[in-house]
Amino acid sequence: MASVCPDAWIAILQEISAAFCHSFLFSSCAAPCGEKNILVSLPRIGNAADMRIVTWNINSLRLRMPLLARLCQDTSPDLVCLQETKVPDALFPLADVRALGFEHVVFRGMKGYNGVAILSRQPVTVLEETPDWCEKGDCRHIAVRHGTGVNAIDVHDFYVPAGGDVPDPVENPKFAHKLAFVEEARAWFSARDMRRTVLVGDLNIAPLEQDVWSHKQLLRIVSHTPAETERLLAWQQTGFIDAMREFVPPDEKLYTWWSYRNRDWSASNRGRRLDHVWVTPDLRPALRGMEVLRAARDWEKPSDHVPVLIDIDG
DNA sequence: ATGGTAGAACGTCTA
Repeated sequence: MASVCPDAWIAILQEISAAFCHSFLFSSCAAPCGEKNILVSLPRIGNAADMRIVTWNINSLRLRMPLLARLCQDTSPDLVCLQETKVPDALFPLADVRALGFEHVVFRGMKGYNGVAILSRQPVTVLEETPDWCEKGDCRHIAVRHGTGVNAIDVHDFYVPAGGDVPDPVENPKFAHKLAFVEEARAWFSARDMRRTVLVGDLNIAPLEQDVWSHKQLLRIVSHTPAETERLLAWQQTGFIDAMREFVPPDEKLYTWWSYRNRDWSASNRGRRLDHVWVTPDLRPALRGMEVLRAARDWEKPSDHVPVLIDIDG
């Protein structure tokens, strides 16, 4: 068993035992750090956004089908990118998904773990040239082209490996896999000439200091180590901008995930921004709005991730 | 050295 430094364990314990230290919590992070709740119905943000994309690590599509229905009713997305569907292709609930208004559905799943899917109202074509990342046969990436001609938008949906608990690639093969995956993705995207491209998903890395509840205490926690954040930013810099941070400045807290192992996720608010929306710079002027659907963390039987929504003008 | 919760699937892995 590998050893983890005491600071790291303290951070983990604080993340999960909020009930015992309320006074500290409220002094360190009294309000929900500026994050807004989305309550019921969400109008299109700004003017005439032509494309609304929602990305969500749903943590079992079949279990949370009712929550997906609610999400789609509340936000009317054009495109939904899911991760951790945890359903083999043969068991994919295609009819249920189509009943939500998504006639065009692509998915890549396997038994038990992983799995990605893209749901669309309009026709999409699968971008078939995507690699078998780390040659593992995992179902962690699917990409489509939405629309045609000059208005087409390519959308990549990623589920990056979580990486286990020990932030050492020698002792922990899962961490080594995570680093290799991100490096491979960086290399692949750096060789592409990208236009009108959106990349979303659970990237399982919180790259900025304000993407975690305590930068200092999470520096040695998997998801926020320099080895990960440096590689993630190198991947991003192959041709993307961080679209969520176009709307929320980098010095403000922004989270999309709160551990299940926490008595009161909202009061302690020990979150991390593990889910991301990146766009190529040609789409920057088309960005109309972004929301982290924080209220979804309190839905019945919630995922530990909440959906992130982005509005892009034609 | 450790524990907490959740999901797929029914023992144990993964997050």
